[in-house]
Amino acid sequence: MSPATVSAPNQQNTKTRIIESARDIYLSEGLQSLSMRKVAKQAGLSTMATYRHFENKDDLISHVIMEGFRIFQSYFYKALEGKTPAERLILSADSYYLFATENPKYYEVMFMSVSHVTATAPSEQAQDLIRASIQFLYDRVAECVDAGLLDGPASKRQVLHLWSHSHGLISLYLSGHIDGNTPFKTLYQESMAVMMKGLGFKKEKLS
Amino acid sequence: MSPATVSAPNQQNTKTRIIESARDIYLSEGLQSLSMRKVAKQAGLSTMATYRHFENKDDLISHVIMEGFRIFQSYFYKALEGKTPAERLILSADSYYLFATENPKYYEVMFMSVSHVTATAPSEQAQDLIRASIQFLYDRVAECVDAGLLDGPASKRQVLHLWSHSHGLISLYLSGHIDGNTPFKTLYQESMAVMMKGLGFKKEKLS
Amino acid sequence: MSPATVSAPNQQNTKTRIIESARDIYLSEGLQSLSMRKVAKQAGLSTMATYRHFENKDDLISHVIMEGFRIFQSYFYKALEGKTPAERLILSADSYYLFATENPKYYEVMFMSVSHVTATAPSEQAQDLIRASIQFLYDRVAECVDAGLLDGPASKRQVLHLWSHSHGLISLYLSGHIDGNTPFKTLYQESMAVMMKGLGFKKEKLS
Amino acid sequence: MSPATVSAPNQQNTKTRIIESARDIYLSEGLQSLSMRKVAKQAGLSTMATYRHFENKDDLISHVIMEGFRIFQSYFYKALEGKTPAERLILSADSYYLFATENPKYYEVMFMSVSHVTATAPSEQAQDLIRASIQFLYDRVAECVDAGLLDGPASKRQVLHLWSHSHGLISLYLSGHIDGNTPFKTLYQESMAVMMKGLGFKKEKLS
DNA sequence: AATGAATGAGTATTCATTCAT
DNA sequence: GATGAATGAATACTCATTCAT
Repeated sequence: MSPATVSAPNQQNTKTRIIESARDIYLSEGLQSLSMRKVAKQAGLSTMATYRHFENKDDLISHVIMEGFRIFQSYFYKALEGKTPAERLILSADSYYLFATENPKYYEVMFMSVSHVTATAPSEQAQDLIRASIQFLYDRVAECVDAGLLDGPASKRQVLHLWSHSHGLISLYLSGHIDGNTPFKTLYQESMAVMMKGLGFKKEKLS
Repeated sequence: MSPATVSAPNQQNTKTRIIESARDIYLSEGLQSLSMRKVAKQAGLSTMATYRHFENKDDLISHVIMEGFRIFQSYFYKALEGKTPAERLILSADSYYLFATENPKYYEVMFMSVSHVTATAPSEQAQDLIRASIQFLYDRVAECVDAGLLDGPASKRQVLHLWSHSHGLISLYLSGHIDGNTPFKTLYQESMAVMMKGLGFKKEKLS
Repeated sequence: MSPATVSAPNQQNTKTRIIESARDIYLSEGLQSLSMRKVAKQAGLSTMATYRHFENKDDLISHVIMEGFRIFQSYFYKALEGKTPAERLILSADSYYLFATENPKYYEVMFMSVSHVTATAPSEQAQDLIRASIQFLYDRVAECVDAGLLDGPASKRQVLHLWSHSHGLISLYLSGHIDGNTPFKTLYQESMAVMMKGLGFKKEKLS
Repeated sequence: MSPATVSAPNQQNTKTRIIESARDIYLSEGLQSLSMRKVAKQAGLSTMATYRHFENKDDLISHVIMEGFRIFQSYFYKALEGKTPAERLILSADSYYLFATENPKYYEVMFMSVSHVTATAPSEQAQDLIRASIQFLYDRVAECVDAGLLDGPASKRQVLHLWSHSHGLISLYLSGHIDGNTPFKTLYQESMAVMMKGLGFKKEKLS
């Protein structure tokens, strides 16, 4: 609303528009068939205009992925609204599920890609964001241990047990390896409950 | 030089050679940079010769993947050498681990790929082979239930619990999301033990 | 005329046609603005057809340059028709002049380019051909020394004296540094005579 | 910080800075990879700022070349420090050699380029500077003739004999056609001596 | 005096595939 | 059973330059 805002016109707009176009293409057709041409076309720009805003394809893609992480985190932090440690832990698992199923393509690149498939080596930034998420889960586990709901002591390994299981379910689902007799949501929650039982979880009720 | 060699052309030979070339390229350079040209060149054939044997690129790739499944099964069936149901179940998990870590590229396409990465929707044949593997695991679970080592009744869902966890660990590992403080093998076995505890597994000893 | 010749149709034709197109463009517009597209277009082919016949741009260019050397040599060998050593030496200088002025663009890339201007590092093959030409001149000098027409002993250095002078005249001429009051041919022959006088040449008459 | 610095904008400064950036890039990477973008970047300006100071790329390049001529002349005029006509003539040849070997990139564009390499037809200004240099050499020759050291009468043609030979040696050297058994400096001086002998030069001693 | 946005033409090259032989 | 010729679409990216500000 300041004059400055007025005088700098659609610069930010354009950049955002490009990211959004890239994101859309990438979400609907996959990373593989995302090209600078397509992106520019969809954004209503010349191919080369995109190069004004992003150094190169990798740069653009990493912006798109960052967007994915931003969304991911917004799901996660909703889990903090739970009122007890147990609830927050379970909500975290649910949030993870929700993010994955509502943003399958994002999930795919963020967690299911293998380096040379992506061609884009996971950036430092992305790594940091993943670490942050692991820390987030660690906090959830730790407060459950403190509350006597999980066998202690809290460890990154416990996080890994949980994450792996969640990721295993989701990625098998997303790659079509789980047939649809039971709703996946039910399956997911039930399977996570089994996992948590293995971890000595005391609370019986699942969301 | 034998008449047989002369009269029976190397049709089958050639086809096999093409698959092997494709497999080698794919295993060493990844699916992304596997092209019909390269395959043909490596097989010592003209590019077009491959089209005599395979409808198109996807057809060729799916043959390569089938080869992966054959290898996969050979790992699995070794688990049958275990002497007790518990041992056979645990060996199955270990076999799965072994296949994945010794054939990461195969594991990747077979279980970690998403539709548009392959462009090849998983073929009927592949689906059948996966179903067979699930059945294999189901048998392992069922004999453990019969032996009173697992909470009954045996179900495909129990298989899924196990598979998901195994797959989750392995795929996070293969995509570089697990840092290497602990040897992955230890981690894997430990984590699988936690999972099996959740399933009510009675046998304490892990291979 | 053999059946074989008949059945292999315009394969060689096409390759030749591409080289000729490349040569023409390059002779008229220079190496700098020779592109695969232009070449293909001029040859009446799709851009990619050229890649069937040449590995890449450099490959094509080096074929063009080789063509230049072939022409160059045909000029040189005409000098062997001279009846005496002196005549053959002088005819060599004249041949060099003729090649350069009748094929200035070829001369340019063959002798006036600097590595990074060409981008195409002078190929082994080209180097060999230049060496052959130097040897040719050496033979001319040597037979004049034997005939007592030049101060001995014959040496590569004497060749260099001659070549440098010839090249200096020609390249200054081709790059427009010599204004046209006197016909260049006269100038060239006169200047070469001065050079040869410096080398102790006995024969007075120049072509 | 002085008032002058503040009030007089750095227009001239900026222009100079651009030329210097262009020169640096050109000297280190060659004419081919000199682009307006790179120049502007290196000068710490926006790409378009350069267009404020130079009509277009060719204009900028020709300014860079002018800089080369300025340097060239500074080498030449050092030859005037010689104490006798003969010495001054020989020093001129040496200066030419020195300029070329110490500033090969400059030598290249100034004397070895062919029209379409530069795209910039040698500017009027450049032509003038070359003419001045020829006159300079003419003066050297003339004073030698006056001193009875060279066959008279002095002529532009004699200058051309000398210049051509010098240029021939240098350009063959710079384009890599002279292999390095003998130090080029020795070769150059020796070869120039041969040339001057052809011109009837009386003085034996060479610098 | 300088900037940022955007353009359009151009670059080499890779690829899967069709067709005639 | 295999080959060679050719195609057309696609790819990322570079560059000089115009325009509005």
